[in-house]
Amino acid sequence: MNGFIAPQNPNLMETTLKSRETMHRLCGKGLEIFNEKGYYNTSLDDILNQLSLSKGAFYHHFKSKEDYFISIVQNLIVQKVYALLIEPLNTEENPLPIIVESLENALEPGKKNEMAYGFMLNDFLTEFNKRNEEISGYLKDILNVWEVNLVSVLKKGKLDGYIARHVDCEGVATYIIASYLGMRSLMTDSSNRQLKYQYAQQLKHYFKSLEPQPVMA
Amino acid sequence: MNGFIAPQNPNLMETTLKSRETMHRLCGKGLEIFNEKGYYNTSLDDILNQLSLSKGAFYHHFKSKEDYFISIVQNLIVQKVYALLIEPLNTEENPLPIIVESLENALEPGKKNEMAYGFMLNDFLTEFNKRNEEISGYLKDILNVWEVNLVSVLKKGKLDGYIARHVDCEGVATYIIASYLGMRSLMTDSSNRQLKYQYAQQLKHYFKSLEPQPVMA
DNA sequence: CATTTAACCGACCTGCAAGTCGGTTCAGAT
DNA sequence: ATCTGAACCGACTTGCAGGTCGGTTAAATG
Repeated sequence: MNGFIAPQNPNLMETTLKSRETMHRLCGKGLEIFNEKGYYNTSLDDILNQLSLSKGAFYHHFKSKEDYFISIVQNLIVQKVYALLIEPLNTEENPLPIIVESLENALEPGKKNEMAYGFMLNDFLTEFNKRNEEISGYLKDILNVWEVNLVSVLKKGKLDGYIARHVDCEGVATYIIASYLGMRSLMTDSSNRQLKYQYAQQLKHYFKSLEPQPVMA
Repeated sequence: MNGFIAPQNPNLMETTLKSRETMHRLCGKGLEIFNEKGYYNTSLDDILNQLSLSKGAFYHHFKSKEDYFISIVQNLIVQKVYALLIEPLNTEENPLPIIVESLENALEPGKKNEMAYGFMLNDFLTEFNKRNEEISGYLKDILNVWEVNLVSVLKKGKLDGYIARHVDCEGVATYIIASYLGMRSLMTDSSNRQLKYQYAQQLKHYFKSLEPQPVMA
């Protein structure tokens, strides 16, 4: 009691770290299994058994399964979408090939051997659409952020002369997102090379129709 | 016993009709509610209460909830897909506008006041993908039929000079299906005019890129 | 050493929904 | 009139999964 507010003492910090680590393990494994089997088809015990944790441990950290999943969305899924689909858009170049590349990349089932599950937004979106409005809302928010960023980069591409002036950037963004979500629906058997190739090719054709027409001599 | 095989006697036919009618009512209501709330989120009682039928009635006609849904798929959903997406392709004209039209039509939330639910294949596909391989298979079969028909009509369009020779018809069909499924994911709040309009516009742009290039003078 | 408390354990509670089963109704056959 | 069986009823069984709760462990503190 020397008049200062005491700094967090070390042991408290340590326990906090322990707690955080367990939460992270729970979230990571949760995302993995929810992504594999779906949220409603996965019981908490499915996850807890794999981590050798108990119900008690779980409910010490999360107040419900729903709360748990919201944590997963807001920590892990948001991060993934940013890393795979939004940050790559930050470039000065022609946005169209960049978009194709980011989408192709995001259709990969898993990079290397870490975090080996692809992009799962579509499945979750559909699963929660008619079941849980709150979670559904969070997922849609993520899509909206993506859309806003796509529109922004498309408009910039228009200014820079990569995209024709007549193009409706919002429409294009919507169409890109729709086709991407749909591809994820079709790609059940994860790494379907054929589908991925077809998608990239057609996307390129479509994008060609957005380019300014070369002026005829 | 006059040596002929007796024709189905009338009362048997009558009871068969009664039975059929109940099954039809069950299937119709089932599709409606499954489509609204999802298969796994709908209990049989939800449906039976609305029809004032009992568990006993249900299990007299179907051997399980799964069997029930398979009936719905093979009777009603198959029909819908044919009517909305496959039969319209039967035409001698330029297939591209026909395809756009059929897709726009299929995005309508409901025609008139009968059968007022749109096209639900995508939701069911996602719901069953990780849960029930058998049902998932039936749904994929439907998609495959659609794809085959799209490819066929595109190839015909190529022969008739409506589509450029370099076009990969399988790829285009895949891309069409993907974008359509994705739109259905996005259109939570059913009749979203804006989304539908954007989709149709972009689809037309995309299709323009598939047309043969006019020969320059 | 005693005390406190975060982290964790696991048996139990509880609600829900699929599926069962013995019974009832009633139209038509004999 | 009686009988048969299809159609239907609804209380009950069963299993599952989310959530609860009293107890245990272990680390830090005094």
